[in-house]
Amino acid sequence: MARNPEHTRQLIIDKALPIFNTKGYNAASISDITSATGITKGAIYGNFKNKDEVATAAFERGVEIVAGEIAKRVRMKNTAPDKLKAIIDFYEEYLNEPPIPGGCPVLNSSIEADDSLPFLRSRVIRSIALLKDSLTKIINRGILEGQIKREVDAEEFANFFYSTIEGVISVSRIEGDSRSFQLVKRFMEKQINAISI
Amino acid sequence: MARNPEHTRQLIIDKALPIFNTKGYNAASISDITSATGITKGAIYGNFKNKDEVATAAFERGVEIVAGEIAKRVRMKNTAPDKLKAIIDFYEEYLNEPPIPGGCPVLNSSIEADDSLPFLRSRVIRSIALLKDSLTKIINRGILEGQIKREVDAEEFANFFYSTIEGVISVSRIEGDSRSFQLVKRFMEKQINAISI
DNA sequence: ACATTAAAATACCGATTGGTATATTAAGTT
DNA sequence: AACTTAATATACCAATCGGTATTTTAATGT
Repeated sequence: MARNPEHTRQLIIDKALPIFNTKGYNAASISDITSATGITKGAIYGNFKNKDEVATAAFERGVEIVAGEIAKRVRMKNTAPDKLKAIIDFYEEYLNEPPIPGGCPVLNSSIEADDSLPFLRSRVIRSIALLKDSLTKIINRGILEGQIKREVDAEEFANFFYSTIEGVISVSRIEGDSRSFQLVKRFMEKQINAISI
Repeated sequence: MARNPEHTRQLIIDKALPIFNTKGYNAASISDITSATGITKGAIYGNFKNKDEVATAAFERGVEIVAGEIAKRVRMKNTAPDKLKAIIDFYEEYLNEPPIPGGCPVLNSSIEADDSLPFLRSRVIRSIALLKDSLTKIINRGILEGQIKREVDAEEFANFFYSTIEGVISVSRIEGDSRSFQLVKRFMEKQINAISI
């Protein structure tokens, strides 16, 4: 062995993530990554088989960051309604001070990978399933603990919640303004209150 | 004059639209368009200044198609709740038999143009504003005509409606399945009923 | 200290990109 | 029918792309 391959690999992933997330897979070039890392093409292709694998690793890292931040916020709250509101707050913060430049990597990759980028598709699907599943669990546990009304369809609400968040993130980002987010946030909080006991 | 420049221009736009919409701006190449049209590069650059202008024209055409279809469905219904439900039905149809391959051009361009493609950004913003505005007008008119409850915030509901539709379209498309759409559709219809008189 | 070995740097490859300059073609105009 | 002109086709350009083969460098085992 020589140097520090683990560190090199992580550096590539960390620098590639915001590049892929802002420019998209096709517009992001290997030389963008060499510029950002100060590392040469040889090192990149020594650690990754090809561009697809770099993009894949970057995507997984992006999901890890987002899911990790959400899990942290959720853990800090005790009831299902508060947990859901905390997730909304997280995405609001995301707009102002994005932990990953370029918006939500799940949403971005979802748009880019639906027709092309087959190597990413299944990973995007799995990430969405994971996020929706954790929402469903929060709601179902809220029902069990008497914080959410019994008649609520957890999966339906989770799907509404997730779709609306992703939709409004995309709208607010292109508008470059948080006004739409504020309106939708208000609506979502009303919905959360409506299903709360 | 020679041949039929209007026809040529329209042919380029019509063939370029699904290409840009499925592959995205960067992955779509000029030679993709020459292949699809059977027309040469010379004709394309004779009718358009550069690739950006082709993409712009294609985007505007895409919005025209989507907005036109929505307007048609809306005109066929008489009450605000029915109009809103008809829009949901339109997007449901959109998933199964897309009038434009590759999903919603507004959503796709919104993701692609938020950080790069500055020449598209303002057009995307305008299109979203247009769509949300027509939703707001439907709701406000519904209030005036006694179909929608007076206390409803039209703009808030329009923003929820639009964000949720775009979000669930993106989710359902990547999942390649209409289950999520069905769930969210049910939720949205409940919401429409809840604000209806 | 030296050999070994793996990591990283360099140099290079064919293919493709957006774009342009030039040539050709087809349709009015007279 | 010859001329003009605009539209389209062809040929070409430098730049960049992802990827690879080769060389150099640095750390380890002995």
